[in-house]
Amino acid sequence: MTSIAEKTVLDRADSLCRARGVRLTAQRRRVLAILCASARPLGAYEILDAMREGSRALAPPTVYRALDFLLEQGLVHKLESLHAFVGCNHPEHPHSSQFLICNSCGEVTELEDEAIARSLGSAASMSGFQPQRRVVEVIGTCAGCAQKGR
Amino acid sequence: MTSIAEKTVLDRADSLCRARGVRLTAQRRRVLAILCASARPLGAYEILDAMREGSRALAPPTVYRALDFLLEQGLVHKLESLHAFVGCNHPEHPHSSQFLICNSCGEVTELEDEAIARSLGSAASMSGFQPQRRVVEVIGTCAGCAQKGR
DNA sequence: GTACGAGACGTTATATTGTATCCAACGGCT
DNA sequence: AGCCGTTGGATACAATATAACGTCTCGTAC
Repeated sequence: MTSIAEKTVLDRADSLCRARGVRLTAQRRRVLAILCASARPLGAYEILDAMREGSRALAPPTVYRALDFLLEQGLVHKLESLHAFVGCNHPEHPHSSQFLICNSCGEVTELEDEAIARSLGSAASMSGFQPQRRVVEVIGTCAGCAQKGR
Repeated sequence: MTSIAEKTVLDRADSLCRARGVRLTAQRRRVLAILCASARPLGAYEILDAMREGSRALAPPTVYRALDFLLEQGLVHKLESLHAFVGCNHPEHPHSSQFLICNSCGEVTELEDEAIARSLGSAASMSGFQPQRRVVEVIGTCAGCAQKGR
């Protein structure tokens, strides 16, 4: 199932990479497509399984290398608390997002909240700390699941 | 080396657990002591190695079970981005802390910043999300290492 | 004091996640 | 064509975490 939204994400990834002078190869594009097509975050080995379908066998390093590239380019994010990966909603500008992770239905929402970013930044600078990477994940119950009483 | 500070942490853990009607057994106390004695976060297998010294061999589940208990009681925290654990500075009240992790010297600072907690909370409630656990880790360069030009 | 039950622990095996290494294939360049 | 840097294939392995099951221990009730 290739939705229109997914297609534009891939197209945008193409132009982004061209503009940056890096190569979105077939393998990398494939990993990104799999992540974008999934409603949920996927583990590296789930991606591996998805890539194996209909094609020859692949090994873990293939997926991890593609993921490393996509992470560097900001095209995907890693959810540390899940050991899983998601496609990014808005890869054009560098950003540090936050994630709401429902442990009932598995849904993940990517936020880009200025207030959180600011409070994190000022807490860091008060300590003289220079941030490079931010991991902000809130695990809990999403609105839908809360209503259903789960 | 058993510092005074470490001793009071263990003593406070004892009384906390007694007050809560849960058992801080010898194994659990040992894991907590090892974590508190360490200047850095420790992986589960590092704790396991430390516990093996001078005593009989232990298996991973022993350590993971002790860690699960200590996490539940808020006596230790898990650093998801490092797959490692640290003793908590102030276990008396339930809290969601934030961590500054220096990737040069490995030092970890636990913060309890109200502004961050508030901004996270309001972002979650705007989405109708009910938080249960918060993972906030900022990876970067600490003040000391930044000065040394690392 | 003894029997019971829940929780804690020991032990083995295994699942899951992630890397090191080395070599082959490809692509752009001169 | 020949060179060289990047990408990918393949094997092996390291690191992190859990399942399953039996045994022991401790508090409690009788």
